[in-house]
Amino acid sequence: MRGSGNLHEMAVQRLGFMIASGAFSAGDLLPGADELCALLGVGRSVLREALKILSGKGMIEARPKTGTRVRARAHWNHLDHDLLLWRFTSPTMADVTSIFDLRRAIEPTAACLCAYRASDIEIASLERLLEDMEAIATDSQAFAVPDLQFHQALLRFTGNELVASLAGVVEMALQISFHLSDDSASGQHHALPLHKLVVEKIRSHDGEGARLAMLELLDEAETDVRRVLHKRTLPVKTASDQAHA
Amino acid sequence: MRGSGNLHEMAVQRLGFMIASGAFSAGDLLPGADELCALLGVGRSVLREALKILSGKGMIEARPKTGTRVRARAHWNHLDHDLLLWRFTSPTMADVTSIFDLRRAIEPTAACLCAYRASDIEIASLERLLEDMEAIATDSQAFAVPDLQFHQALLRFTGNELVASLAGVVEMALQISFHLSDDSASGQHHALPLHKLVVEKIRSHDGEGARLAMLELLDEAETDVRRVLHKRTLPVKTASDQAHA
DNA sequence: TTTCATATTATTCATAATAATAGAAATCAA
DNA sequence: TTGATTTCTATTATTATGAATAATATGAAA
Repeated sequence: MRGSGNLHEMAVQRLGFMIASGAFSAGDLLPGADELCALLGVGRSVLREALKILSGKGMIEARPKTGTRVRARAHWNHLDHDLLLWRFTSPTMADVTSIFDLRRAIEPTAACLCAYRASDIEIASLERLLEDMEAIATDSQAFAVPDLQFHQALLRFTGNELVASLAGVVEMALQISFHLSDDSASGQHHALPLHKLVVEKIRSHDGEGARLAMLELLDEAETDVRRVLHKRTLPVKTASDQAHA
Repeated sequence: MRGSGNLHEMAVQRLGFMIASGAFSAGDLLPGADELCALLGVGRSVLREALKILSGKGMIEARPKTGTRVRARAHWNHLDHDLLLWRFTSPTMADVTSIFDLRRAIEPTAACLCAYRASDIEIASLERLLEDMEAIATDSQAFAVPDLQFHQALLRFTGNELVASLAGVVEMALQISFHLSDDSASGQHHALPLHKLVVEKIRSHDGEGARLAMLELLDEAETDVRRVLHKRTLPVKTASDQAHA
C-alpha cells in the first residue's frame, strides 16, 4: 500500500484499504474518532480529512450520535482511482470480468469516435506510440508504458472529457495484465498487429472498422489475462502462504 | 446551488461551482487560506475539509509556499456526481454530445449483459417499472422517476459494480431531458414502446436485440433533447436576460 | 403512544507549532 | 566577470490540540 506523502493520504490509504477489503462490512460502525486517531496514529484534523475524503468516495457516512457507518457497496464510487487500486490489487476472475465488461463497452466506442473526430496530429501521435511499442516489443515490462499511453490517448482523442475520465480503469486493467504476465515472458508482440489495425481504421475514418478491431484486441487481451490468472491461482491451493493472513 | 447541509458541503458546492464554471482557470492560484475563509464565511478546518474534497475530485492541488492551484481539466474526475451537477446545470449542445457519447457506449452494452445475466426476479422488477411508466405516461414530470429507476436498474443488473457506478451520468442525462421538456408537454409516451422492446429482448435472452433496442432508444432521446435545446437556446439572443450577469 | 430530557457523537472554530519549499541571496568555481 | 551551486529565509500548507456547538438516538416520564 502506498503510504508515502502526507499524513492524511496515509490515513486514507490505510482506512480505505481496510474498508475495501472487508475489515468492516456494510452498515458497520467505525470505531469512534479518538479510537481511530490512536489506531492510525494521527491527530483529529488528519483523521477528519481522511474521513472526508472517504465519504467523498461514497464509502462512509457520518452522523451525530450514531457515529460513522460504512455505506453499502452500491454507493461506492467504484471508478475512483484509489478504490480501483484497493479492489484490484489481487484480482479474481470475477474482477477480470468486471473490468473487461467496461472496457468492451467503452474502448470500441472510443475508437469509433476517434475515427471521426481525431485530428491528423492526434492520429500521428497514435502512430508514434505504435512505433514505440514496436521498438520494445520484446521487453514485456517496458512495453507497458507506450501500451498504456496508447489506450489513454485513444480515450482522450474522443474529445469527450467524460469518456477520458475512465482512463483510470484501463490503467488498472493494463497494470493487472502486465503484473500477471511478468513471468510468462511471451512478449506482447502478438498484440501489436491489432493495435496497428485500430490506427489504420481510424486514419481511414472507418469508425465501424476501428470498433471491431478494438473489440478483437480486447478479446485477445482478456483471454491472455485469464489464461495467466488461471495458472497463477491454481498453485495457491497447495502453497501455504498464510504467513500473515 | 444546493447549499444545504453541513458547512463544508456548502463550501465545497460554492468553491467547486466557481472553479467548474471558470471563475479560476487552469493553473490559477486560489486565494490564500485566510482570504478563502473570509470569502466563504467559514473557519479554517471547514475550508481545509472542503479543499480536501475538491482535491479528491482532482480539481485542485495544494503545495506549500506556492499555494493551492487549479489543475488542468484533464485531471478532473468528470464522472463525479458533483462535477456533473456543476457542469451540466445549463447544458450546451456540446454537453449533450458528451453525455450521449457515453450513454451510447455504456447502456447498450449493459442491456446486452442484462440479457445474459439478469435473474427472473430482476427482469420482473424491470417489467414493474414499465408498468409504472405506463401508468403516468401523460404526466411528463412524474414520468421521470420510474424512467430514471429503469435505466439505473439496468446498469445495476449487469452485476458489474464498475458499470453501475456510472448511474450518476444517466441521472444527469435524464434530469436534463426532463428539465428541458417541461414546457413542451408532449409526454414521454413515445419512449415507452422502445423501453418495452428492451425488456422483451432481455427476457428472451437476446443480447444483440437488447443492445440494438437500447441504441434506438438513445437515438430518439438524443434527438428529443437536441430539438428542445435548440428551440430554447435560440430565443436567448433576443431576450435581455443579463440582469445580473 | 407520545413527549421530553440527556448523554453521546459529530461538527465547527480558534490558536499554535511544525514541515516543506519557491525564490532570493550568497558562495564558489571557471 | 560569469555561471552554477548552495544556503538561507519568508511564505504557505500541514498537523495538533482544546473547547464550544449542534444534532440526534436512546431511554425515562407523562
